[in-house]
Amino acid sequence: MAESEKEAALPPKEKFSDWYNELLWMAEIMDVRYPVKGLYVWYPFGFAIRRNTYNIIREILDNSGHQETLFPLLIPENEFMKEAEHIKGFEDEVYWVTHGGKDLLEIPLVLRPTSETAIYPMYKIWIRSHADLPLKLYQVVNTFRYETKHTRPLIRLREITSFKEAHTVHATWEDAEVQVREAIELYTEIYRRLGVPVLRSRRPDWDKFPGADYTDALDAIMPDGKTLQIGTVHHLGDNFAKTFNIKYEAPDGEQCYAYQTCYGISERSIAAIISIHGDDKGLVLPPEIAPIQVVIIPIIFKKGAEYVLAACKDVQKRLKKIGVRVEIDASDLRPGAKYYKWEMKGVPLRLEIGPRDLENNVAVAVRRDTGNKEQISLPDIEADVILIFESIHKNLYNNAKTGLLNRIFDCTNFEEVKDKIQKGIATIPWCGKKECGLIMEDQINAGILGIPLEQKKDWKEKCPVCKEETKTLVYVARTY
RNA sequence: GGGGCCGUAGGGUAGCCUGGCCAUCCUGCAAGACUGGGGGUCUUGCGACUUGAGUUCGAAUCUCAACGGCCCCA
Repeated sequence: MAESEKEAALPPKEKFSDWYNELLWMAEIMDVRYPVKGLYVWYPFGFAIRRNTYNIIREILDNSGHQETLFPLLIPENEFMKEAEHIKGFEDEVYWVTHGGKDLLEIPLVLRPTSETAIYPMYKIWIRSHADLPLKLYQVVNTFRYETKHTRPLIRLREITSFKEAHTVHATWEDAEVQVREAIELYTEIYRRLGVPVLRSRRPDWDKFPGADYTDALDAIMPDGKTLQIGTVHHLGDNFAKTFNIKYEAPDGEQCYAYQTCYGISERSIAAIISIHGDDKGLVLPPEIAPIQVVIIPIIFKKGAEYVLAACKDVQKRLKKIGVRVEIDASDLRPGAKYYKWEMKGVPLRLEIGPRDLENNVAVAVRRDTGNKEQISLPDIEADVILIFESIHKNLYNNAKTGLLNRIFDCTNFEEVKDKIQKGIATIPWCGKKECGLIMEDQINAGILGIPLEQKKDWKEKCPVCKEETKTLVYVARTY
């Protein structure tokens, strides 16, 4: 119809790829027009989402014994080349800095694809004694990978702008293992705050971080049924400690290699938030990360405009006082146009205040998540807004959780798996042998995501390849 | 890694096949007026042929390349 052609509308969310690209632009999160492949620009609005998200990440890390730090972007070739497995994993996708001005550098420098080889030479210097342990540092930095595959804003980047990477050092392998479990819990808590339910699993051995003993990961499910890896936790054993000679003096005076972990979250976290909660009208943001939590729309007529505006400003002042991020949209747009605009931007709560409302001492409150419209009384507005925020967050998380659980399908054969992974995630028994796993991936034409960290109890099935009995299930999914 | 489609104002497009006139329309932006409880109307104005090479008297249009984008398969 004529109207829908005219209006600047988002593609329906069913066309996820189109929807996602268009939303990033229309909601002013990222501008993809930067003239280098795989590098994108944060709009201020998007950056505010990022800031709120990373504030939560920082808060949770800071409160669990981590300290923030900052290491250089450039890593000398000789340090980068020390760990054999690590190099194998990254050498095809690092950017090299080879020149200073017109001069060839004596030692070429790599732009960090991740910071192990930047940080660990310093850890060698800093760590002397068991009293220095555990050491738990993190930084939020940009990293570079020369991706050859199709790049996507927030998801597959050549410059990851928001890599939160933690690097911990421990006295024993077991201490490091405990840290891995703690990191998984911290990340789960971070994602709960962001309203994103996660799958937690151990990556198959052929898919672990280069140089790690093992890798655990968190995945979210996207609207198209593919999973998105949104957090990884690596037990590095003493592999890097041996390479970088990170030793500590034990209480008995012996020099021992340290054990390490590292774990990371990137702006994929924001891709997950946007994709999971958004709808046909645009963004839907959990209040805690929404740059604007409440937008007040004054309903202005020629007569009494001042009166309405004054009432709006009063409400704004009162909400600001209790820490709510609140804006008044007093622009010249029609009220309806404003509703669409702020719905696109995911503002959790809209308050409409007009002459009729003021007669009754109320505001019309419209929730972004449910679209539910109700009158709330102006004298109680602070308390009501807080309650609505809590309700929105709970609702978003619970809906997402239900959506995730409804898309995990228990399967026993390949045909079933192939069918179900078009909709979501399949589980299938696996004996744990690499050759069986690789045969499975080949048959299914999709990857083994990992072994769930929480396994069903009292349960036994046969590996579909070798028919050996197993108590282990694995997740299988199409992945981003 | 393999294949396909595409690049025209800030966004979306017409024109390209068949080379030639002031490059179309919608949206946006700026100014003004009337308006105002779910995408208002009118007036005036602003704004584009991705880059480079080639063919040609003449290129948005044809050829090649680079850069960039999107989709499908592994």
